[in-house]
Amino acid sequence: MTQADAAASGSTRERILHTAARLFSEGGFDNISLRDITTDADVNIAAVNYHFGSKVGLLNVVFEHYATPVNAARMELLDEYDRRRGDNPPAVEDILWALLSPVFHAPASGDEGRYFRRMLGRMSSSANPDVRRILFSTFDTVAARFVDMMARACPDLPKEELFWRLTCVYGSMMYAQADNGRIRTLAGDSFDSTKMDDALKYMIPFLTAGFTLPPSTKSGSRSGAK
Amino acid sequence: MTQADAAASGSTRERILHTAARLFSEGGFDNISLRDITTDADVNIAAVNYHFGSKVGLLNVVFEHYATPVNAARMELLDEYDRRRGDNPPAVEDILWALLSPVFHAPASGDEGRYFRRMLGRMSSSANPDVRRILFSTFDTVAARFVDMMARACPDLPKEELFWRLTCVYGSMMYAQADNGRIRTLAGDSFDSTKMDDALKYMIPFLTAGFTLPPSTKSGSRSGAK
DNA sequence: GATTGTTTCAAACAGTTGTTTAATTATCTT
DNA sequence: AAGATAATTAAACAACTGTTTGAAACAATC
Repeated sequence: MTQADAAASGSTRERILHTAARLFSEGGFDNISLRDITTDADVNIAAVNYHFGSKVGLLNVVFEHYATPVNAARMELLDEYDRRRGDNPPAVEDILWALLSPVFHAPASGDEGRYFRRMLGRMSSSANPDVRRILFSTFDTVAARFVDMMARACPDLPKEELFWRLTCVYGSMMYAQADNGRIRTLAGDSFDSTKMDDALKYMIPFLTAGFTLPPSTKSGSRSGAK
Repeated sequence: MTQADAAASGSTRERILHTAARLFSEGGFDNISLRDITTDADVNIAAVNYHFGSKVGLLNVVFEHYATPVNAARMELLDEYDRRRGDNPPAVEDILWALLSPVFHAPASGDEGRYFRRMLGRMSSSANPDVRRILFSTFDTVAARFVDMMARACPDLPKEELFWRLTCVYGSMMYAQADNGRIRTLAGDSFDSTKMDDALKYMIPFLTAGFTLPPSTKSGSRSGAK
């Protein structure tokens, strides 16, 4: 089944949805026009506004469609942790697993997981207000719970340091998702970096090590390191 | 001196340059039109093509202008490491310092450092081919040297794991630079996260801890952690 | 002071964008 | 089969994009 065949199968609404996800993941929201999508999906351009109201409405549905299972998987893991441990927060490593594994442990459904990951990574630092609103609100509930659990797992960590460590976690996750090819170019491409199981295997220990460090002292940073 | 005054001072070319940097940092490249820039800088729109050839040409000059001192500072630090240690690679912490401090240790020149950081973070996952070409080529030489030195500092690390650890480093750096406000919203904003000295103080130990871990074993990831 | 070359300006250019219209076709309901 | 609802279509809409034009204003040089 060629790609054109895949795009030609299913209802008009579904074809638009899947084509939009694929093209948004490659080009971002602003750089992909409705005509790009409708041409590729072999659909009249008015169909987008008929089925989704507007271009932003389309993005909204794409997000709902792909983010729902990710959010559900994260929620399920966090629920399980709460049930098992009661008031004791789980280990940092486990919380990171709940955050990362639902996105990187790609669903077996072909390329769709990769499309959505790329789309998330691309849009995580978008300046478009609509994109930001949709992106943030989609993950708000689960993200707040994740942050809260991390804070409880590190009760001695000052808020500033928690902030910067979370920045590292989110930045690593988003950059890995975006997969912009930069590191592959710099570090050589003699291996397969598309295996997203490796992302979990290597990134979770990395982030856990940083996050479980004792809190920094209040004094300046590199007084003696130089 | 108000912002309008600041925009109105200097030559036409300089006003365009500074206004473009500020607006690009807020809205990215594609979302900011030449009319946005020329209106804000109080300049005729044809002046952009006269002084910079094209919109992409303008972005190129903005990058050169702001990235040159960053690259120079990084190069100087890496040179110093090579001189001091000879063939022995410096510590991971020192190499990370050479990468991060020139961007986060903002030059005292007002808001310009912040503009450029935001712009870099925003554009690091841009899908626009012109933006990617300019961004990558600007930092190619220094980045290759940084990656090489990191690889020599971790001689036992397999290439795959080096790839993923570098992904974490770059992702953390870019996300912190972009400063998209996401973590501040999630983790509470009761402190000043604009002090970029803190980024160094907290992020370098975090990343060092992850990078200096012994290499992972070849077996699967979470066999016993769950 | 006339003659260069440089810079600025209003206006228009051709192309693209998301969205809407009104007519036509397809699908379902009774 | 007739009527009603849903879906698709070609065409046009107004707004915006980066870029170009040719004349005007300015500056510098002889």
